[in-house]
Amino acid sequence: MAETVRAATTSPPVRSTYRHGDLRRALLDAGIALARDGGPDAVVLREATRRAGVVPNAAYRHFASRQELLQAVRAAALSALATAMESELAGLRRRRDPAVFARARLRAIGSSYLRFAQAEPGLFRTAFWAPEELPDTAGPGKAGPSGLDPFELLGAALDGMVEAGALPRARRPGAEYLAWSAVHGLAMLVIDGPLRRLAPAQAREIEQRLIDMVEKGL
Amino acid sequence: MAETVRAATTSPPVRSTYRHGDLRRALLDAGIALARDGGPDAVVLREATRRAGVVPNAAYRHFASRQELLQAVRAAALSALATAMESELAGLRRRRDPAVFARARLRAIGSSYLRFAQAEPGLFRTAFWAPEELPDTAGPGKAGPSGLDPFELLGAALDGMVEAGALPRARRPGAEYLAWSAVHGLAMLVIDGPLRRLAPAQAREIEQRLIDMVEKGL
DNA sequence: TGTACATCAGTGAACGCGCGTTCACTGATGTAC
DNA sequence: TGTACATCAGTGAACGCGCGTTCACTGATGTAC
Repeated sequence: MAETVRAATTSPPVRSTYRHGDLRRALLDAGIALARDGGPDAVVLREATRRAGVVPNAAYRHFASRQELLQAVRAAALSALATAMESELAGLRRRRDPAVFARARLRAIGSSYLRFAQAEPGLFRTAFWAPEELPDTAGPGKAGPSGLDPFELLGAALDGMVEAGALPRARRPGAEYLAWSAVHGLAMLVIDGPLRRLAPAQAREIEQRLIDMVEKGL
Repeated sequence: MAETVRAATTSPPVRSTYRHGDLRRALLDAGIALARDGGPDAVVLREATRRAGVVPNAAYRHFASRQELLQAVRAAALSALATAMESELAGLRRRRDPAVFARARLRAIGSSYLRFAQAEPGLFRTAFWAPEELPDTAGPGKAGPSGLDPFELLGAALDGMVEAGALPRARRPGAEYLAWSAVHGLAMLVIDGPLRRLAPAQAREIEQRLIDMVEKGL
């Protein structure tokens, strides 16, 4: 009976078949879960295999190293962010004035980014954690449904502003770096900086003021 | 002879006296050096003792745990940043128009911050690394010569702008979060984000544009 | 000025831990005939 | 439809590593008399 209970409660190690089915996916999911609460350092190969109910070295059939698993998790985190951003954009209602709409789009980019950072700090930190050894080649899987990654989504919103006449064309080059800096910096402040313990409502207010600043200062 | 050479080259482990002299200081310095190239994770207690030429557990006479050493290193990093910022401020020449001067002060805050981040990325990351377990009480040693920490220096510059009439008083509250976000975000982009490989000159240009944006948007 | 003693900084040895990774294997699956 | 065989996903056992931390110690220093 104790056996049955244990089998019921410790879910992962139980497996009827010799083959796993989709171990790569299972390891990736476990890695994502680890990153979710613990950030990049928490993505531990052995723990991922444990959760997948498999012996440690089995991971090497699917990932060449821990580093490679971590990269895959990182791509998934970026993709999740892109998806969150796109779904916010999709919920935007069209406006008569294209400049107003373009600005709303930029605001949506910023606020969805910040919301994701607060809702998923572990994934967020994993997405933007940069291992110095590895090349920063844009890998697959970083993008959302539309095929754009978060940075590209921001770029597209800025392009939209230029087209709508809400941003002088001369100011467009490099503008994504300015906008990204502001929003990303606030995200850092909020997820593990001095604003960590801020009430959500106050966070929202600062968010809005920051986005105002960007809009006005750009 | 080989002995002599070895004694000459492997500097730290050689010590004539039984007592060390100032082991706490030596461990802290070693910790700072480790943080300097490698960030917070590189601050490893055993390595610090190795560099101090002392047996691993000797560290426990001066720090209760690795965590405590790391906190001390972090405070030192913050203090180094504050000092860098203050020395830039000190080099500022006075202007006739107090508003112009106040703005120059804010710009100096921003650019010294960014310069430090680029010159000492390891220390910078250590300074702003936040362990979730520990309380974020402002400890001693985080401040520069003037007694203000980096965040307080920014606050003081913003106060100066209000006094000089360069910033409406109504916009003052919370303004440090907006300014800090922008500058900190750019620092992250530059030290290990997409702008990592930017030439210094181009980095300077983006810096200036960012600070323009803050000034205008605030 | 000299001696006895308490203090406590650094030693020596060891611990348990969990990690990433390698090796030779076994047994389920899919394919060719 | 049935059998032989190659493939290769997951196993079992082990490795070396460096880490933080604990224990009982030793020997230099400073203080009290």
